[in-house]
Amino acid sequence: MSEPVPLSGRRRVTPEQIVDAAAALFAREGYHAVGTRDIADELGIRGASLYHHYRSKEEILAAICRRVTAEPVEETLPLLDDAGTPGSRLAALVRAHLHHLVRRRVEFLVGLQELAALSPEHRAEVEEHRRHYQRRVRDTVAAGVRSGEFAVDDPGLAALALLDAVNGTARWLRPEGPRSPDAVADVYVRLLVDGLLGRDVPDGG
Amino acid sequence: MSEPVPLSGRRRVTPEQIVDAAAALFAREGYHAVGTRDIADELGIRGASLYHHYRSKEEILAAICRRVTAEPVEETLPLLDDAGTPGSRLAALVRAHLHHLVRRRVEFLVGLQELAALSPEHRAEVEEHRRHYQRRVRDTVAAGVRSGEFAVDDPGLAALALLDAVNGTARWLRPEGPRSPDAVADVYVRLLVDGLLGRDVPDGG
DNA sequence: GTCTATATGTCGATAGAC
DNA sequence: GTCTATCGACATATAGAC
Repeated sequence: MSEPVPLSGRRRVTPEQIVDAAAALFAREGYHAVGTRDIADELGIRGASLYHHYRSKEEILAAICRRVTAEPVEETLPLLDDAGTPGSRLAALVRAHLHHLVRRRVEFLVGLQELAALSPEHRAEVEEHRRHYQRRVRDTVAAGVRSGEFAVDDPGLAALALLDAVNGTARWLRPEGPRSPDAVADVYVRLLVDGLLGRDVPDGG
Repeated sequence: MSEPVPLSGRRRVTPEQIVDAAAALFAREGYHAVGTRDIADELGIRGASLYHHYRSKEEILAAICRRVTAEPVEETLPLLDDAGTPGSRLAALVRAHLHHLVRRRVEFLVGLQELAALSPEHRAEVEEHRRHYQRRVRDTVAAGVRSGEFAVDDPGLAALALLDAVNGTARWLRPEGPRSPDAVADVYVRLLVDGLLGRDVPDGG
């Protein structure tokens, strides 16, 4: 993701390069289908050299997942505390979430699909971040219901619909593709955030 | 899924039982994390006996995927040809899709997550069905735009949002859970189908 | 910090008896 | 149609030289 991945030859690698290379492979082939030798090959080193930087293959996976659990909670979630209505704050979250998702696309795919491969400790950590994120979205929807901006019966279900749709973009949204993250965000906000609005409330849709 | 899975002792198994057992294991642990011996253990037979019914582990995976690619195309998609507006037909599709998804929940998860583990031939088959399904949904949205029922700029993107949200339910929607498939369908139709409506059109929302 | 060499285990799949 | 026995390949991880 960050630097051009080395193709061959003996090199000196950083932990970040290992995570970059492993994430791309795990996303494409699946964690268990990728061997430590595959990761090393991608970096132009021997398999044994990986163990100077990480104690196990699973630790590499955990490092990948951390990029898409800790980061969004720390960087994106604060947008829900900004000024504005619940609707405008959710719109800002969707936009930022999609930008982060595109930047960390392969890590996002790995984080969504390889939960089962994590150790119980690492899995618990990831799930805790995920639950936290989802709870904050749900609470923002609920706040909009209390203020009269939204009209929904089940804020938790609305949050699930929003997050599943947004996270689903990881499988097809690419920076070089025909749709920009902002264009996708506009449509998704209209459908999944504006769709929560009480229909009798003044609305520019 | 169908019969109570045998727990131990030597038994005689059917191909369907193998697919049921394998799907549950693949969904929980991932295809490559599950050995043929694990599947056999679950059925109370020896690993070698599986090869009387399937030529390889990958053939079992392909049989799982067939349940969630061929079946929806043949059973759910015809609802888009019924009478009614594009909106009412999409609503019927969402409802039927969610019922099928709950019935084949573990197979659905496997089909979504283990595409990369399929042989090129089997993967092409699955992707063809998937593209077909998505194209039909997109075309129905486009038909609603032409008739004036819907107001969206990018029917393909609307179809992606709808399908990603609906398919995302496979990760948390369970028959014994607090939310029924119909209850979820109602909310998702309101958000993702009614949300496509031109806001000036007479509408009971 | 990367290397060679290897320990140790498990994998998918097959052969052939019953 | 399931069994026992086993093959050859490959997995993660370690030891110790450089």
